[in-house]
Amino acid sequence: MKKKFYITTPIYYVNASPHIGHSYTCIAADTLARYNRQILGKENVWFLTGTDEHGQKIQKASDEAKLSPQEFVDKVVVQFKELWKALDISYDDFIRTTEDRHIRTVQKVLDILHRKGDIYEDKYEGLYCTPCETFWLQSQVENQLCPDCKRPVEKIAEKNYFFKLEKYQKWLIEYINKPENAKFILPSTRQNEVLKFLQINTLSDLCISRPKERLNWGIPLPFAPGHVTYVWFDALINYISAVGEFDDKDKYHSKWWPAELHLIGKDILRQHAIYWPIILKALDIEMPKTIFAHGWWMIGEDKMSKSRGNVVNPIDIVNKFGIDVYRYFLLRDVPFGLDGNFSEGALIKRFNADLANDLGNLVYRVLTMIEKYYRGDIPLADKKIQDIKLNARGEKIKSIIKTLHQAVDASLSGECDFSLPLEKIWGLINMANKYVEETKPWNLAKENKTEELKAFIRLLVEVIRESSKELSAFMPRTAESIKAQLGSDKINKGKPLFPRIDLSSKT
RNA sequence: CGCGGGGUGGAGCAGUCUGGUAGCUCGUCAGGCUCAUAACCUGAAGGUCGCAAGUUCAAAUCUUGCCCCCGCAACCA
Repeated sequence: MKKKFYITTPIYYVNASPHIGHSYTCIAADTLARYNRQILGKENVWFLTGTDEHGQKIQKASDEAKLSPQEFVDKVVVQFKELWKALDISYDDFIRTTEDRHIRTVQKVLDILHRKGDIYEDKYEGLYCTPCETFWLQSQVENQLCPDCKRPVEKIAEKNYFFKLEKYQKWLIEYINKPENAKFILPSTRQNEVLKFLQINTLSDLCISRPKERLNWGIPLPFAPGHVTYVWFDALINYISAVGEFDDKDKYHSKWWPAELHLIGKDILRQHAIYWPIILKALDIEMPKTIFAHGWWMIGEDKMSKSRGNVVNPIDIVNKFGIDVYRYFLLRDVPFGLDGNFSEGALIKRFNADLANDLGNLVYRVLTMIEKYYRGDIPLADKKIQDIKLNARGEKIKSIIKTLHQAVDASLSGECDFSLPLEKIWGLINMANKYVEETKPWNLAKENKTEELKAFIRLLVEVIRESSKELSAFMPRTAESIKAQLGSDKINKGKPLFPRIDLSSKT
């Protein structure tokens, strides 16, 4: 069987505009998708993203905007698509939960589970705040007052439908515990967290319906037209509704499933690591290979939140610094999985140190030498690098070029580590910069050591080409630009790739 | 005794599982070089690895106790 790679992001909830967090997941997914396309071929990679468009918050937001829910989501979804375009996100499919293919599949899933007895009817009792349209737990309520609006809550009971989670709890614990599933939930600390949670608590069955009187913006239950589907139950199913179908015998068929990787933020780990596997198990569908929960971006030292007014709009950053700079910063500055601190200062620091001084400057100085010494013709252009003899340092660099891809691959496909492969690439770049210093080409030129000079330049060209090749999944435009300048036998020198940002001079 | 994560030179982190000269990036200071975007290269300063006790020839690393910080309703990457 041919190897394939199916990667997903969460489908984003469209009750507000996209921010840095949304873009983080998509950039990471995009990088992995691009990388796997290079290795497995374009036709063997499927990158899915989309939007989650049902539920109460959306109904509310659309009311406030004086639009119908459908009109409202149609409007917001455009913002997401525009952002992905602006960030070079190369998704293969974009699913919206209001699409037919999705609704059909969700209803089929509900139908199967209902027939199977995993969905059952019961009474839901709780403390309800009518103005806020929200149920609260006893533990959240003080003096019978709504924690939000401080008005009294009432105890109400309503008919609802429940999905049997507890039935599968034991199975899930065992599944996660199996050594061969060590990569089911990553990073491993998250796996630990989920496992502990499952071992300590007994899952209560999940209420998967809402009566239409309270909420009608949702997918109707096929067996109970007076109810719509709870938005999380609806949303998770996108991962299979986008890429396959059930047959008459309730068997799911898909070219792409199971997903190799569900990329998510740490906040939605429980839904993905508990609800989702259980839904799949109940449907007798294979598990995804890996669920990876990454960290959050703090804004400076603070948590990002609307009330603080510190939400970062990715478009602003991209307009100011460029797409690849933004991508590079997010992927390089913090190990995937941990929280990071976002600030323009930190970004500029990375920009100057890594992009301008190391990579940009290396490309520029090499281009200048080729221009100066060879009038723009790359020396020994027709020769393979293996066939060129070099000094000790040169040979060392040659061997690193040879193993670079392997090093990048190991951390990228192993643990979804983006910062480490970038470090490896920069290791080569830095070594090349040292090499220039050590070799002193300006002396070689004066002393007429022409063969040495040629070999030296040719190796630097190879370093740049190889680095940019490995970089292309992370920074597609930069790789293209390098290729345009150094791709053929004759160079095509342009402006510096990343003009240094001078902070000392006043703006 | 709720659960989990963490406390390592000025900042951010690695190292802890598998004890054995404390490492990386940035910053600071000094020097070198000129192909290059005041970029690049070399060197230096700077840490009793949260605290205490224990195990050991030897502890950032293992054990025990303690202190401090962060997250843990829902929605949210």
